[in-house]
Order: sequence, then structure tokens, then C-alpha cells
Amino acid sequence: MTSLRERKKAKTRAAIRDHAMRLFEEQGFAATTVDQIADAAEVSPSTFFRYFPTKEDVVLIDDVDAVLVVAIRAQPAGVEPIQAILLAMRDVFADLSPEAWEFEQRRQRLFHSVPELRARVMHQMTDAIDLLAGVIAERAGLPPGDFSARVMAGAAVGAMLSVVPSGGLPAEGVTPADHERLERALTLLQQGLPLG
Amino acid sequence: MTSLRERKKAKTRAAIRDHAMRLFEEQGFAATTVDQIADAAEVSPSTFFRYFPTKEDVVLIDDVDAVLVVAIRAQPAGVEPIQAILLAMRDVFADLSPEAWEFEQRRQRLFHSVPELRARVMHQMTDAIDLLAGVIAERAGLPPGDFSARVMAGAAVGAMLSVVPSGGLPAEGVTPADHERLERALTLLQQGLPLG
DNA sequence: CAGGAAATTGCTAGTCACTAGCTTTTGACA
DNA sequence: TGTCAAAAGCTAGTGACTAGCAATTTCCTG
Repeated sequence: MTSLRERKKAKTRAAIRDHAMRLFEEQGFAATTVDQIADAAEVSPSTFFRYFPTKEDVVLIDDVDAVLVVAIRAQPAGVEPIQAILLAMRDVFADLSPEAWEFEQRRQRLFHSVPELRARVMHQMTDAIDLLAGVIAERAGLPPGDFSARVMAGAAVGAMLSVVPSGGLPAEGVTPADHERLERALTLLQQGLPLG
Repeated sequence: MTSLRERKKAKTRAAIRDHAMRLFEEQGFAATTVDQIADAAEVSPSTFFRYFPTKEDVVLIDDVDAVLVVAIRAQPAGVEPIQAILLAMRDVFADLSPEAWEFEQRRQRLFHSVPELRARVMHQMTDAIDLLAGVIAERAGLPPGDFSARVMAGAAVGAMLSVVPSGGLPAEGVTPADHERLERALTLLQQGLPLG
């Protein structure tokens, strides 16, 4: 079913992304030019921009939030909202292949060190809150856009964010150590944020 | 005490910012070039960059989080953390002069409509969490860096963020309507996030 | 007030991300 | 094999931002 064209396109996309990641890791994000990446991937600079709208986008993925939403919807109806998020995250992480896991870690490392990328990831947080708010309201039988569901979604995302000290949306790639902290954070939130 | 030099500098800075804001509002952020701003403010483009490192920074302020931290520290010792945040915000808003308030609203409107700016504001959220976590731990007599304090800080910031549907850190400028929602959000958080 | 140090500004020339429009190549399919 | 459309390359820009140098302005001291 996959035509030659599609296969080639996928290969080009992968080549660009791989060389970009490698160069970012070797020389840093800012010091790597799009031309260098294009050269390494043996495409023209214009082709680079046809595949990725900006240099940053090479390391960003699109539909991660959506995956989480699906996983939350898949939880049994009786489960409480925060608990459902927690279980859903476990499912998502359990489904990660070793390669995917390793790739996530590399990306996470990049996010960690490059401010511009961190900013972009944060930006997706608003969307994450929107999505989560929708799912929470849905599960609780509340109208979409319900304020209390929104606040809970915000608190959940914020709690998740606090786990990775220097930023990075957990749903988008976390190290194993972070994963455990993530669980603890959501558990705390579930218990009404006890201190100490 | 203010030398001629300092006064001139302040005036130049204000001129650049005012003209930039005006042009952004009139023509949009992307459509406004630094050269235009420089022309309008009657300085050279290089001078623009001496005052503001990037075009975005013209609309961004620096120490807003610090103000909030001070206000939280000023709350009486017995008050619970979230409550302290709530009271502190009231104090901060009460202290705003009418002009400052109006300026904040203009900025808020810009953040609302310009994705790049939103991203930058979000970026400051991590710092906000760090600061808040410190203050919360301090007030609760916990060691700095305490995990539960961090999670609470994250949840608080997230809850505040959820108030403004399309982003924008509340502490940095909110419309009056937002202010009321902000209070409600923190109250909900305080009550352990009841739904409905 | 003179006159030099220090700060501030402007200018020049550049790099790099990104866009628009056009031509050339290459895979698809009759 | 010939034709059509997708994809890649090329050219020429724009605009944010930097580095370094020269001119100007404010400040300070004698």
C-alpha cells in the first residue's frame, strides 16, 4: 500500500529529524543552522522547511495530548478524574516501545537545555488544559466548559509540570525517574495537596 | 538624584515601548518591524536592541513574580498556603494604579492574540512555580525544595492559568472579569477541587 | 570653564531563519 | 512510453538580531 513516494517521504523526514537531533546534541541548538541539517540530510534548505515549518518543530511532536485524552477516555467510568489521569499515564507509558522510550529521553534532554524549545512545549500546556478540562467534565457528567473541571485540569497540568523542575510537559517525554515523581504528584493532588 | 542620563534613558525606553505597543495594536505584532518602531520612537534600530533584547521583550515585564512573592511573605503566619496566595493577589491588585491597571489590560490583550508572546509568558511559569514552591515551603516550615510544596505550587499556578482560557499568567495582568474567576479558582483549589 | 573619561548612540556589514515564486526532476498511471 | 502531478531545487528576497567601530553626549575633575 505504501507507494514509493510515501516511503521516500517518510525516509526523508526521518533523515532530517535524525541528523538534526544529532547535530543539536553535538553542537547545540543555536549553533546548528538549517543549512547544516539540510546538508547532512542531503536535501535542499527549502525542502527542510517543507517538512518542518520551523527549526524548533524538528524536535516537537504533534498529537501527544490526543493520545493521553484517548487513554483517559478508556478508563472505566467509576474512576475519579485525577485517578483516571494517573491510570491513563501508566497505560501510555506502558505502551512505549524501547526505541520510542529512548527517543523520548533524547528529546527530553534537549528540552531541558534549550530555552526556546522549553517555551514551545509550555505553549502546548494551554491546549493540554483545554483537552483535559473537556475529558474531566465529560467523565463527571458536567457541561463542557464547566469551570470547576477547568480548574482541576489546570491544577493537574500544573502539578505534572512541577515534577520536571526545569520545564517540559510530562506527557511528552519523561525520564524514568520523572515518571515516579509524576505518580507521586498526582497522588498528592488526589489527596487534596497535603504538605510535608 | 536622577541624573540627566538616567532620565533620558527612561524616556527613551518609555518612548520605544509606547510606540511599539501602539503599532502592535494598530497593525499586529508580526506586521510591525523593529525598524518601524525605531523610526516612530526616533532612535536607531541598534538602539532598540540595546533597550530590549528581542522584539517580544518590549511587552514583557521582568519582576512581576517577585512582587507576588513579597506579598505572600507579608501575609500573617497562620494563614494557609493557598489562602495566603489568594490574599496576596488581592493586595497586589489593590496596589495597582489606574494607569498600571490599564496598561496591564493592553498587554493582556496582546498576549491573548499573539501566540509567540503567549509562549514567552508560559515560559515564565516555571520560574513562578519555583518561587511559589519556595515560599510555600518556607511558610509551612518545610525544607526548601520539598516535593509536596512544589506540587502545591504547580497546582496553584496551573489553576491560575486555567482561568484565562487562552493563556497568560494571571499575576502578570488580568482583566477585572478574570480577577473574579481567579479568586474562584483558588478557592476551589483550597477546597480540594470539588467538581460541579 | 576646559577637557578627558565614560556612557550612549548610530552606522556598516554581516548571519541566519524563513517566505514566495519559479523551474526541474521524479514517481504514478494509463 | 508519454503525460500529469507531486516533490525537490533554485533565486531572490525580508526581517530579526549581532559585532565592531566611529561619533556624540553627559559627567566629572581640575
